[in-house]
Amino acid sequence: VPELPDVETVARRLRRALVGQRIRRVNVLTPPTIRSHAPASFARRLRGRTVKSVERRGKYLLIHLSGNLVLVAHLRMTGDFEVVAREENLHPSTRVIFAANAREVRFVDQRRFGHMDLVAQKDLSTFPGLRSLGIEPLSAEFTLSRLRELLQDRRGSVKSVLLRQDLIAGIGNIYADEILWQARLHPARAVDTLSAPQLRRLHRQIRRVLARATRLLSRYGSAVGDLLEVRERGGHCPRCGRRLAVETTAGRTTYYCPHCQRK
DNA sequence: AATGGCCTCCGGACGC
DNA sequence: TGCGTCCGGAGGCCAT
Repeated sequence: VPELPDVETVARRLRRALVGQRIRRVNVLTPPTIRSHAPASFARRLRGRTVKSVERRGKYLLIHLSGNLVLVAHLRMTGDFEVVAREENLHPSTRVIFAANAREVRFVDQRRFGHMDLVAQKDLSTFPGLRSLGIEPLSAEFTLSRLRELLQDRRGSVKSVLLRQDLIAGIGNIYADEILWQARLHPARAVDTLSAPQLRRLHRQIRRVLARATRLLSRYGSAVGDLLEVRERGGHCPRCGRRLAVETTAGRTTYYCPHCQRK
């Protein structure tokens, strides 16, 4: 499930492959993937444009094009952009193809939750989804005091806060569990009751877990081991060896260690 | 106002 | 083998 580290990895892949390239042809195989346009007008508006830059904002990918146009994409559950040679066989879940020279960028998405829109540069700041995104957790602005301000007077569990894209952008269910395990915080812990050391641990682990996963994924691809301690170790706590608890918190399946993460 | 719960999209995994 | 159920990112809706 693509979260900040995965989306950042895709952004880097697209940046390498696309910046400076001209889009020669666009082929929409699954029309509902494009929400803003009919397939033909989407293809027509993209054709001939040059990719100026690629950035990530939360879990969104922003592909800036010549003519002050931006392709805004969200991978949701199973989306991915692959960069392949033109003659490479088509993956059965390919939804959109962007052809540039000898290579193609293909949007592949088994469950079809992913989507993309073509947005004018001037409308980016009001675009639904982007408009309300919170702070980038790996930016220099995300300091301990900023986190403290963010959580000030806020009710709800620490997990529900981590999942809120309008507070901190880019954390999903899997990394939320990992951050809380690393920070030794119970997922259902009320966020306004965190002590100063707990808040410091939370801040530190948000940055550490996301940065480390981004580095490993970008360097070694999705086959990396040792990326997540809680979700990939057979249901036992890597710290104390006890059986992990599986509960629903903030409407999401949550793994945690009842011994190391006490309320 | 802010929070939480539930529904929707889709298809793979899993249980009976 | 086949069928029902669950899950999830985010927006929308409704209840509290």
